[in-house]
Amino acid sequence: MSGSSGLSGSSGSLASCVPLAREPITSDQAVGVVPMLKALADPTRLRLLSLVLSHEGGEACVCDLLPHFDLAQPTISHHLKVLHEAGLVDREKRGTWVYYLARPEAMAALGSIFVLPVGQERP
Amino acid sequence: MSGSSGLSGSSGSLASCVPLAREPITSDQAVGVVPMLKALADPTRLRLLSLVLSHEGGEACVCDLLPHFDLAQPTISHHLKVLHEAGLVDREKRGTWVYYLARPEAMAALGSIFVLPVGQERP
DNA sequence: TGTCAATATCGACGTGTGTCGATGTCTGGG
DNA sequence: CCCAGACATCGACACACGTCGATATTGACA
Repeated sequence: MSGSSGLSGSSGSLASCVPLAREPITSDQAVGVVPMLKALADPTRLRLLSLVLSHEGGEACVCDLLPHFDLAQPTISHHLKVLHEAGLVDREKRGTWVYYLARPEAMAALGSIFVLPVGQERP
Repeated sequence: MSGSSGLSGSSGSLASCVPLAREPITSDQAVGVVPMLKALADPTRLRLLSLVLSHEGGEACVCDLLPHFDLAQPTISHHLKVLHEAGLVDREKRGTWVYYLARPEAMAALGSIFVLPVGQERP
């Protein structure tokens, strides 16, 4: 056991800066970061985020994304929901269309996880 | 599709530099990167990698890691195997003990995925 | 108002994954 | 030579996950 103090959990807005190499992360920190990693641990969702990020203005509607996949529309909708609930993209409804916007904060948080202390970057 | 210059696939040593935001990544690129992300999309494995990274010299034997968890030894051994097969840690046998070493190249590759083009880092 | 297009939700199905206990393999020591 | 410790492999189980077709919801437009 150990850890598991009383926290509300869920993938709120934590995981701002949790480098793995600085010191052993706690179970709570791990549980806070994992939802984002789990959301991207799927080829379709990783491509979806990449498509949104590299699209005009870092945003794209579902109809822009659908043609890039051989998957059914509900499947893409499901994947976008997972990305949204993980805090990786925002939702914005405009008329009939729904636009998804990448969240730079989430990208920064993910990048900070893998930062190595100086002197440990040996390729 | 298309692209896919001649690569053997599998989670070999690719994924050196695959930023999501630069341009839409290909399916092959996604499939190449996902094993690493999937390996870390688990609280236990994320903590294991953090423990190894922050341990003396970026290495630790199984007996060093076991006490930090409430899981059975075969379970930890399984998770370490997943991390190893994803290219995140190296295995090194010394006498009766087996040491796991973090791979800085993998950390750098993962970090590069989330790099944003200048002018897009809006906190 | 009625219809169509865009997107989300629902229920179901097959597959993948984390966990365990039992057992196998290898190394060092008496 | 045999025993004990460190670690891996195996088989099994419950659960989570990706996918689909069918259906509901919402907004635009004639």
